[in-house]
Amino acid sequence: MKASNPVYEHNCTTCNSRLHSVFSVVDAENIVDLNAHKSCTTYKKGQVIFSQNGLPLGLFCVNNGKIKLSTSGPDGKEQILRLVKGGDILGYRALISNDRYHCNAIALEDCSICVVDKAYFMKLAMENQQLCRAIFKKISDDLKKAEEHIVSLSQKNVRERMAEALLFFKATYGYESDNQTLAVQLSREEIADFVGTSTESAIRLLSEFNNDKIIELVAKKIKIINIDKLTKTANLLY
Amino acid sequence: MKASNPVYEHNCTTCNSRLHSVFSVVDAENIVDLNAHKSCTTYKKGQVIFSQNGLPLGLFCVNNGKIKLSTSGPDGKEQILRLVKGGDILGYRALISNDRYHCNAIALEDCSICVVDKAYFMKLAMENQQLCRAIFKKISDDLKKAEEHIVSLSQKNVRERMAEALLFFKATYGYESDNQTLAVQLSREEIADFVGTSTESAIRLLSEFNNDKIIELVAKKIKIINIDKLTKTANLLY
DNA sequence: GTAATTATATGATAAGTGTCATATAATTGT
DNA sequence: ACAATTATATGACACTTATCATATAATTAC
Repeated sequence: MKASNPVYEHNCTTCNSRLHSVFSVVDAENIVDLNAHKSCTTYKKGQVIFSQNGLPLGLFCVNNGKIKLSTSGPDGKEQILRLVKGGDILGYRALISNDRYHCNAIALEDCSICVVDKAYFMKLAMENQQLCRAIFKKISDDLKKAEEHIVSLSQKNVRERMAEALLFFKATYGYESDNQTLAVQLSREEIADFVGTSTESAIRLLSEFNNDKIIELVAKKIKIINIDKLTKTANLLY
Repeated sequence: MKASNPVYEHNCTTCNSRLHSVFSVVDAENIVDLNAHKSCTTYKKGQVIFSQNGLPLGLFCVNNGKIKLSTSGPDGKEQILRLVKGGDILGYRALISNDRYHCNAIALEDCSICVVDKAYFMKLAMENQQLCRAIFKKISDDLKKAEEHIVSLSQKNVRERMAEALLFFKATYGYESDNQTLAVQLSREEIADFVGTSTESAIRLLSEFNNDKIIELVAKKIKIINIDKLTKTANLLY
């Protein structure tokens, strides 16, 4: 039952996520302005934030919560393309290139997200060199990651890709307070949709890693207990 | 035997490739300036234009010629990530994000390429909103293509990907004057490095397409003789 | 022009992984 | 609280595709 989302107004001036975002480079005066051009919404786990082919009306700024960007392949299978967290901007690619969304953004957990007015953001980005560079850096990093994903899909087997994926989850979302448990909950199907394999193979490999004492499966969570072995298994380039 | 490359100075003002590039939006006055901040070089087929981990010293603008951007995977196998042609800019990702190159750029045929001074280009890009947007559009398109490549690698079999690759080569480089022959010469190995398969499988599939009268292999060239069947074989989403 | 190398071609085989089947555990809805 | 649904788990099997082997054609080098 989807009720309309509650709205909590955050203030950009005091927003901690902002300090870790592309807007960290913008000066105080403009931040007051930014605040006047945004509104804030929350999304429940599983809710769609935007979807494929939609037109961007603003820039999403993730206050907190985790989000997956995914797309549906030719036979209906999902592919997770990016993973997003607090401090990230969302839906910026379509916005800055005047395109439609080419993926779906779905909340992996309850999220609080602000939307900045499109025209205001574009003006700010074009006038503020630092912000402009920060956005270039952001999209550039996403392109680099995508191209690394291509190499991985093209040249590694499923076992290596699974290990790499776990390391990627760790790099993106980090650990919980125990310094072992991945701070993101993805279903086996979602993990498979990231790795590019079947759900069954994903389940099987996680079981194997569990047996091999590389990870530990506790309830729905994944603990990395031997990161060296995991790194070796990933067959990384560097 | 690599002799140093001959230098032909082209003039940006009259440059036809420029009109099809991100610099098409820049006004005449600035183009004169642009011309003063660039130099021109030619590269022979197979020559390395830049390589992985190198620092970008300028922006490459391809006058004419075709170039592959590729990277070496964990076991030394190449992966072709992008294909570049006249009118394209090259090495821009590392430049605008202040990063090192993460792929190698290698000439697929003899090329004529200009290099624009880094500082001048960055200044121009930051001051000229139209140019800035054109670059955003360019990197955004590259990201979109990369993410489509991810879906393809993740969810399609080799036969579908091969068909898709041939359509991609056609979309990128078009046909020769006969309106059938792909206007790019890639070795079977290079095609495999794009598709993400073994050279043998690439050869086999092209032979099959040839037998199925989808394509025709003439000397080193590939003719598309049944594009409908090729499109169906590619199992495209749209 | 001939030898050496590289590219293309094709067959046989084996490994990897997807699919289908079935079972159990966990979650959700009423 | 219980039934229904969904998620996780695991086995058996088949199919795709990589690898190895070998052959021929095309380039390149001398």
